[in-house]
Amino acid sequence: MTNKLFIYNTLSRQKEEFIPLHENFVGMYVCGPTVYSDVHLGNCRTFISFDLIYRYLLHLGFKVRYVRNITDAGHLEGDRDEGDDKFAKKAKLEQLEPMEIVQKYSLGFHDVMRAFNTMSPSIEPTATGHICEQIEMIKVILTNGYAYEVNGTVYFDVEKYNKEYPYGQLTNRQLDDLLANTRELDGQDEKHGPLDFALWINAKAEHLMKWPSPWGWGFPGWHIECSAMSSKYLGDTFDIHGGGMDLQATHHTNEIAQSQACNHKAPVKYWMHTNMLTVNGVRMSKSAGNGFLPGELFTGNHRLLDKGYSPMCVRFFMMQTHYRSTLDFSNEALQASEKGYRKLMTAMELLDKLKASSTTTSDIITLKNNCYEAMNDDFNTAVLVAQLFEGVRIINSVNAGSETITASDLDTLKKLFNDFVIDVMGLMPEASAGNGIADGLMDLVLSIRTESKTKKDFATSDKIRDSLKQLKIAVKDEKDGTVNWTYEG
RNA sequence: GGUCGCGUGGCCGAGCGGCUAGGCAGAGGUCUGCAAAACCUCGUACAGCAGUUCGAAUCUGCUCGCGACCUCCA
Repeated sequence: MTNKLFIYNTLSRQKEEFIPLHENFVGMYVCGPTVYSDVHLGNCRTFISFDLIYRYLLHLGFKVRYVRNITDAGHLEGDRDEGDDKFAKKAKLEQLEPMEIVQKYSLGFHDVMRAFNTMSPSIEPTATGHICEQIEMIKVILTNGYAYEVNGTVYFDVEKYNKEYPYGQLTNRQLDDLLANTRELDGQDEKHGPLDFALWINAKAEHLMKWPSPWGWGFPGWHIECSAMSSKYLGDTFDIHGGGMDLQATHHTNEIAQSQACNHKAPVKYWMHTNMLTVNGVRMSKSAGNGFLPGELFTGNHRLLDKGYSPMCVRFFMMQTHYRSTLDFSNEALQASEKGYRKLMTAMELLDKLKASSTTTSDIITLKNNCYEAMNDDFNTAVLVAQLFEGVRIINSVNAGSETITASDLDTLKKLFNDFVIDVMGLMPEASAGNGIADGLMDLVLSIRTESKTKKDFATSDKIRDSLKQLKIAVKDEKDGTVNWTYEG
């Protein structure tokens, strides 16, 4: 088995062997949500992708410090470093304190993450909790000469920075190309250069969220929080920094610039970017208005959805695609995944009931190696899932008696499924279908059906089965005479 | 317009020089009182054109189509 892990690094635009800065330890930072509204599914995909990455790193035995921030200040409506803060705007709209907005949507975010069975990060720092660190960092950048102050606002000097460091390296662009595509500065603009961005923003009197600083009352720019918090908890240089692809060109580019301007060190060894979620081929985004909320997806209460899909089904759906590919949401695709997911989980339940033989007809070791090979190749869950379905085939065949498996292979197979399905992919069996009354009723109804079958009264037994089917309850007669039933959502 | 990426069978989605994943749907079969499930078999796909090569879905060029970023967004 290949035990080298390869990760696609956005910086080099190729897969690189993953070698942590400190043996056995991994520092990973992921840009978290801006909690001024409900998380939408695109956000979730990124966090689920990094949850998988976190889980696999843990599975490999690394001690991982996973930091995912919560942006609760400083995120402006526009790119021009002016206008309303998103939180303040929402607060006015909902007639709440900005921090009430933050609290409300932070809790909502955590609920959704829990529904998707993601693990909590090791640290989840907030921007408002790290104002001092951000101010200190800005002071150093100013001292180092990469920033300037105008009327209480501090700007990062991109052109100056670019003389020493390749500003556009993350997106493989030259500064001249970037400059050529910016809008003309209008007369009002305080910035020296069109690419310059704010590190600290002067607050107007009516502004609700503001803090004292050496430059007067104000609030931090959007990018500085990640630089300040990542270096605080992971050091000036750390292993992995992740986020959605849409953050690559601006947010992450500026993060690198800030950190280098402050520490004169590249902050990150491996940059990882997850791809976008699309709906009918169009990117799901807040501004396009084509996103559904996780809750709407679970209940099916949305015009684009035929029905609801459970969080685990959605998680499985995402696992069938590589994290760097776009994922298109459609009812057809979701329904296909739902069936596949159930097939996988049904096989897992069967696994515990399987009987060992003295011989094995299947190659479990190769299967296991293939699973590791898939994951070691830049976390290729699509291939992993395909391999696991080979395992499903084996499980069903052994159960049917057409293949056999030894006790030791069976143990390997059980561990393999537990490791990859439960621990690494983070899938869990859906909540059990029944409750006491339903179970009791079903036992009664099915026993009547079994009686009529024994009497060859198939009209009655089929009537029972057909009626149950109308209620979305599927009845299965097993070969050994037992009868199983399941809800079909 | 600039930069980058993508176009794979009915649908979703891996692969990225030869061994032609996987899921869903479909066809046939085995099993079953009948179903369901499961298992077996099948469809022989890689946008188009030209080229490199013994050999290309995979490399190169061109054409067409789609998307991302350059504007808040994971």
